[in-house]
Amino acid sequence: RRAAAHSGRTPGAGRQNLPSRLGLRAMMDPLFDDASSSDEAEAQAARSRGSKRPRAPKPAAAGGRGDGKRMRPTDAPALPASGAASAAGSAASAHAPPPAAAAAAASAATATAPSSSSSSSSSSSSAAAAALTPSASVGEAEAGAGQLTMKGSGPAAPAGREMALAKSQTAAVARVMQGVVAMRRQVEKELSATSGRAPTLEALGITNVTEVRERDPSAVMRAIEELFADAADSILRGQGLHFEVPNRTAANQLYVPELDRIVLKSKTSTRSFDSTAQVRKTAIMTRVMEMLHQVLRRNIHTTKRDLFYADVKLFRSQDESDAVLDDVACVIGCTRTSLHVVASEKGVVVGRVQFREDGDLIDCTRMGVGGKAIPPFIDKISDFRSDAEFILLVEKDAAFMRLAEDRFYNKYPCIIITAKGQPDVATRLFLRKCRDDLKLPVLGLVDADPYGLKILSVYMSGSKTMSYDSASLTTSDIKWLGVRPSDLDKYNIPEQCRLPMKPSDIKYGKALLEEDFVRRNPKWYAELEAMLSSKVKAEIQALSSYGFQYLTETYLPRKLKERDWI
DNA sequence: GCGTGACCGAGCTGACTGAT
DNA sequence: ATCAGTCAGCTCGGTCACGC
Repeated sequence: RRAAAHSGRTPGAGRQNLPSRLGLRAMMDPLFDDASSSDEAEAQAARSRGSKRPRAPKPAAAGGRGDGKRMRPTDAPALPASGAASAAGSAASAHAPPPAAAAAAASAATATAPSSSSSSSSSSSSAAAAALTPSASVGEAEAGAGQLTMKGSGPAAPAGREMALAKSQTAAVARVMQGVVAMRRQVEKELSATSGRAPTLEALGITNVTEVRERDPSAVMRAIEELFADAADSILRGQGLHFEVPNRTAANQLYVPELDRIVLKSKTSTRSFDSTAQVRKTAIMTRVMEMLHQVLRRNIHTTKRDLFYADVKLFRSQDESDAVLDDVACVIGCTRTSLHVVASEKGVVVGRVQFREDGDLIDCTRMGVGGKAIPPFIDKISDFRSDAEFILLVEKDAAFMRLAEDRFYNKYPCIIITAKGQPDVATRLFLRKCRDDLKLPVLGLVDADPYGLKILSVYMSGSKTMSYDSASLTTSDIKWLGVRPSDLDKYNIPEQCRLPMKPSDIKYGKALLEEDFVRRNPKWYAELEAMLSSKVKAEIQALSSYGFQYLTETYLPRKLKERDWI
């Protein structure tokens, strides 16, 4: 392991050496145990002491692999897939069959040397053959391989045959992943190229906008104190209590095509205590700021719900305190997280990623079928590590559970994220951080209805309500993998699974057609137009008409193999 | 008359609880 | 076991009263 570490490999080169990374490493260090954890902790401590990490070829630096987030044999704990590989014969986990690790390895090997894939595919396996036959679905090949793996894990299977079958399966998976790997490299290249040089509003000559940034608690407290001092001055001058609040209505939003996100313009309005229409809102704003000051002074965090319950009589409904909270963030010029107020956990992540949450190491391959709840304190998350090739963004929990239970990420190295519907702030921040740190492409799996597209737009371009923080909440260039209206015919979705669009759906879809983020992508526009003309929608679950595992065993592999994303 | 803000309703997702 | 209601996280649009 040390020899590999000192070989002077660039961080990116770790991928080319995946077989050894996921195979040999696994045999030597099958589980992510305390030993490897303490190894890592030691290395971390060394880094924090300022000493050069002994095993790393070079310290994490700008460019290349960013912070060295790619798992390498020398510094990354083995993923369960590889762990299962090492445990062949004993555990022989059905969830993480041995070939999974090699599959990932093969995907990299194939990408590195495409010619090698053709040679490896020559092995005579029904699974491989199925994968090679255009008429056979990838899922069939995978299913076949899966069965063979199960057989192979038994004592009767000859070792040679088992190896051949495993090899053929890895080749099949590698072929599926070929396009994704290419895209991942492209994304990595682009993100590295634009790192630190991304176009800014200033560079574009757009100055009349309201943008917020992370601020430390003392700065936020000072800002609140200044606001109160100004308010007191105003009262003493006889001008009454009032606040200048940025106008967050639709009329004050601006879509910036160069950045592909919505920003808040600089228009403000006066919220005055001597107006009958605004007196409550002004009182609520004052009270909320007082509470925020308390929270910040004690250096604790609170939830939106907690804040509401602190003065139910005044707020009446949580909507009122929630809205004011965003106003206060706007006025102060900080993110909502900087106010130390968070929403309850909503999003979930599972798959091939590890990170530290407030010092604790989280391994998302070991979170069962439910996944790891995305914590609201995104600022406490650090040290992303992954060997995934892409991030799969899923609209619904049902589809997420299917993917998690089938351990989709073991066969096709990926990170699966869902916000269970409309995304909350934490999930959006997590996705952005994950994408930026790991430099991975993001593929969206949403319903074939206008709301699915709208949810994608919130991830990509931001929402109007939170446009003041779109700089940190949006993730550009998400690809729409499915379910798309054109898929309904392509995959022969049965009639009973196609739902007629309601008048409200059609109205919503027509409004979406006018949205900038749809108009700038002709393929998305065409799909939405087709949906509106057919007046038919479908949910991800429609794919279950062919079986509950159709999604993971056929649909997604085929989509990936055919590079069918737009 | 126009713009703005408050309020309501509708949509997406899910979890949980109590009644049937 | 199922269903309805409530709650929680989001989104947006329409209507109406009010102020300029």
